Amino acid sequence: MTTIARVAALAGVGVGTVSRVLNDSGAVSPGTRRRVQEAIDALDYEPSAAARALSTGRTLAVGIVAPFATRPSVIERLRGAAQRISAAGYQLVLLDVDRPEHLAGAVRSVAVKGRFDGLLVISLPLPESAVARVRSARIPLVLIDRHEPGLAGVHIDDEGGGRLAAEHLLGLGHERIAFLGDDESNPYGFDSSARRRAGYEAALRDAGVEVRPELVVTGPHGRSVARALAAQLLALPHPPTAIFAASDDQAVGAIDAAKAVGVDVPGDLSVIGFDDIEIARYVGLTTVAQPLEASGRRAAELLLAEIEGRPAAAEELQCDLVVRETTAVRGSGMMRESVRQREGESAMRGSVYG
Amino acid sequence: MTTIARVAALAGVGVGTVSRVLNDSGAVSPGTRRRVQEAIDALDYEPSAAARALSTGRTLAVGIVAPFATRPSVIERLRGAAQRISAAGYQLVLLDVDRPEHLAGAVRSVAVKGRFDGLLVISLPLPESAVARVRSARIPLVLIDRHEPGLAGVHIDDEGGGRLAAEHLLGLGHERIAFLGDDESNPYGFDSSARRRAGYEAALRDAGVEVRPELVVTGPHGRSVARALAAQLLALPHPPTAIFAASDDQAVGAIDAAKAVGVDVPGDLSVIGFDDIEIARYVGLTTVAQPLEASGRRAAELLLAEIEGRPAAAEELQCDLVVRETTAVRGSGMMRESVRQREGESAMRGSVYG
DNA sequence: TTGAAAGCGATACCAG
DNA sequence: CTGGTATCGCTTTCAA
Repeated sequence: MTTIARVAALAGVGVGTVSRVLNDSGAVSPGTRRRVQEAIDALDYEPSAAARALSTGRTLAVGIVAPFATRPSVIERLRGAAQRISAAGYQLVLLDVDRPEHLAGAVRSVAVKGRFDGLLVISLPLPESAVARVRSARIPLVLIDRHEPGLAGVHIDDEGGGRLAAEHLLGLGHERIAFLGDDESNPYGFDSSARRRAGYEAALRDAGVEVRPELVVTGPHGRSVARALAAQLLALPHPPTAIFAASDDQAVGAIDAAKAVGVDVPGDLSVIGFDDIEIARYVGLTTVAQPLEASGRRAAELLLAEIEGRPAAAEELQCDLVVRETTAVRGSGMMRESVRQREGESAMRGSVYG
Repeated sequence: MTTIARVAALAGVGVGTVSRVLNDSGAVSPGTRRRVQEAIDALDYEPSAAARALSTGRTLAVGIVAPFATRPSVIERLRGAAQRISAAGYQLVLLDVDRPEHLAGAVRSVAVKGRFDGLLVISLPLPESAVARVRSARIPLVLIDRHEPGLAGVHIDDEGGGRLAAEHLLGLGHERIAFLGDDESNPYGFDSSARRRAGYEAALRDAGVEVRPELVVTGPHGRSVARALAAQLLALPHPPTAIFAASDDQAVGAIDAAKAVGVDVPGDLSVIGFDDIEIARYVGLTTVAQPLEASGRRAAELLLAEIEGRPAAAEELQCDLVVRETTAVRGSGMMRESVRQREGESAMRGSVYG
């Protein structure tokens, strides 16, 4: 192990001087600087990050906590954050979290010198105690996809987005509009699905369209569950002509289900998703797009600002309707007949799934 | 900041004792242990990772260097690695690297106490100097998707995989089989595309099928480039009846191109990819599957072993042909005419939702 | 079983 | 400008 002392010895100077050339602090005469630099190169010396962190109190690392396995959108956010964080010379430490409870531990580790200089939190709700702690201890922490009064972060108006989706469908003449989303029981405490649903219900009500309970189906997040849920909807005696899925993942599952029973999308069934993840662009899914990479980037900027002592606030990012090929005017399909014919079959499938 | 000294003071013991209960080392009388634990809880104490690292020489962190932005497969590998690494109580530090040159810096930081305990490297080639250093200094480092004699890692037989793909196509009766892959000029030094191509050429030759230069197209990696390349193939006076794309990303681009000109997949054109990324499963792409998440998991295990002093070796992981819906017997397409008529619909159902 | 003290490898202050 | 030294918070002997 080559240490600063060894470098100093080789260069024939004190450790302080080596430290000065390392950090470009203080003033060092050109000659000395050169000798030190040569010693550094000769020894292929690299300062110990741990020692540095202990001494300065800064780690040059930020943690990002997120439930990576849950949904693709998390990855896109991560990508944006990683880019900005690296560019600023910080390291990004991945903190994969299974349950919100684990989050508390992560928050504690920022509070402590020697772990991270700041924390990014994706989608997860902060326990109340952590919120208080962050606020009072002025811990650099930025929320992504979440709004907590008094804490810095970036989020979108999920309810407004849900409204956008429903209004698009209403505008196409649909009235039997189903909602397919998460149930309340997810272990992470995600609640964007519920807020999007609130927007959907509000839009329907505003348009004078009744919200039918049998057209609102929820379950654990995931494509296969969504497929089953959609199959159930399609097996209804009076199936919906449009489905608003609370995420693109679920929308894709709904499309799978439609395909399985020979229902044409968008001819006989319009499907709209939410998020605009990469696969949405690929399959031509109509969706409510929210900035994903950008949310990570912006959050990283806010965090960097906080670390440097400039307090940041909560920001709302814009989401937009992106119309692609899975929504259409109601009744534009040409396969009505064949669909009817297959109704028996589709009912069977529905019950198998359900 | 609450330190071990404060805890010790509150508990009325020496810091050594606190350290002992913290690490379950040495022997501490039950009563003392309880008092110390109470002090820890009361002060909400968390030991400083930096101080610990400096003192023990272990950071409990491993770095993972990868070109995250380049391709989706990297993310899947990362996921696998992250899981195992976290489970072992280590932290995963993301090192986004733009060019292989940057890699050298990362390697240096492992050599040094106080940065990482080990390093995972995805797909990138290690500079020769780094290889030597790793070997001689016995730095815990594991390669993913790369084979370097004498270094630990997991990789697949890309050439064998290419052969698998070509043989599948040959078996379906195709003879005009195109290859669509990366050109040699990528800044990362990736070369799996070239090896897959070698397998393709070998298979064709073994089958007595001529490798036609005009059917081999390459360009920078990416879906849109692939789309253009495929369009070029399809515009040939004598177009191919099958395309082997060196990655799923590129295969998807090829399918896009086919759809754009009304060529039915797999009726008129078979397309096979490589990797089996998530989107492949979704679009029903026939492909040569390689273990992605598993490669990350396995690599993490090897790294952990190396960190604990048990040297690991290079391992070859198996890849398999996964036949889905984008390859078919040559000439199985419906009559050109009807394909044209149903262009919009069949494109959606055939490739988008197929 | 426990306390005291010597590092670990940097930074930063204080003299000179 | 530069060298020496206290300091950061913890682990780990070494005695007691």
